[in-house]
Amino acid sequence: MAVFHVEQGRVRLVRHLEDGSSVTLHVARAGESFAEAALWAEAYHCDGVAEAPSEVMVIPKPDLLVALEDNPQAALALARGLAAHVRDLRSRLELRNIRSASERVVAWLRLQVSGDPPMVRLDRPWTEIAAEIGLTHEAIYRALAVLERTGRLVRENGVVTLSAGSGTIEGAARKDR
Amino acid sequence: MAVFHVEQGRVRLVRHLEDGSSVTLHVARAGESFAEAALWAEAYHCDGVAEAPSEVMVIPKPDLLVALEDNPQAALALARGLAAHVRDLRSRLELRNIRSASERVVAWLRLQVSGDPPMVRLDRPWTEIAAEIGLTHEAIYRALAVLERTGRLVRENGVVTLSAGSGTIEGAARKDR
DNA sequence: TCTGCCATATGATTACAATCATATAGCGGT
DNA sequence: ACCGCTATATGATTGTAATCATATGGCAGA
Repeated sequence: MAVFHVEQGRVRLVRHLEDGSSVTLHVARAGESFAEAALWAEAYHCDGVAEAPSEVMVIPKPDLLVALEDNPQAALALARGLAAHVRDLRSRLELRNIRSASERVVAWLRLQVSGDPPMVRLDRPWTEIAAEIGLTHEAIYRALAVLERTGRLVRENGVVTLSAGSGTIEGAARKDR
Repeated sequence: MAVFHVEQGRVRLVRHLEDGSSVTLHVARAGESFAEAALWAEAYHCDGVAEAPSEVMVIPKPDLLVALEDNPQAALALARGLAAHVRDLRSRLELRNIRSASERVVAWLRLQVSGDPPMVRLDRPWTEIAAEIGLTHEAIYRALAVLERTGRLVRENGVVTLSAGSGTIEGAARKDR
């Protein structure tokens, strides 16, 4: 068991279920680590899959723990990364409380937008995003079609632009509840 | 902004949405901390609600950060708690991938069981659990009724006992897929 | 004790995402 | 050029959880 740091490329953390289906736990990009949450777990049942040619540093658990004990800065950096993780997971969990496919997609997009104007450059297919937010690909394409038809967003080759009045995540949850 | 440690009692971390509905982010019991994930976030929009008479230690963020820099053990303990949190959130997220209400309830129960025999002592109403796992209370009562009728579990004043062959979380996800 | 309020419980109906089916465009490999 | 594979897209049907309605038992407070 070890912890990993992605130097180059992109690695997907997946948990394989007994029947062959699988769940994506996390996607680590260059500069990020993964399996840190497993540092104190005896065993962690998942695999890392490189999505692009990647360079990964493997850090054996015991080595890392010893190193961290002597380096408060590094230990804090680890904690900081984990805290960010917690916040990310919490927002993903909140997303799942939105039952409407359309509102869920909008809420997800709003989490992705960097600044103003509210636009998102997609770096992976909708198929994959659908799975991440708990929808089938059919459902997500239908939701996108509806949202585009009603003028709440615009898609053009891999970039999505949200319309001004497309509501907040709170508004979505409210309709939903 | 600060971080909190529950000495006695139980505190619920809730995020209030603009329309008055709310989402439970976490429930901290005696000995646990909460809002640690907010340590490095500028603002964190949520409240703590005591569910029982509670005693809570309030630790101002800057103080804590300074203290942690001088204390690798404490920093590692913090990281350890956050890692546990990450694992917990991941399993809650996995739960949401199970669409069937009954299977979801069983999967949740299986996460709660301590040892063998597989039984769970409930410390809060089903109503609340329903919200946590993303079901309405009606749906959870129906699911429980079905599960009890089909002999997959037994309820008796606050204790649930799972039957031997009630399947694994993987089996549930599989049926679901 | 009477009066809510909440947890538990179940029936009827509706809404909507999953599922199954099908089609097209693009892309990589041979 | 052809073959397969994936992403995108949409139609028809089904399954099932949400919703709305209602009822009961228990407990807390006036």
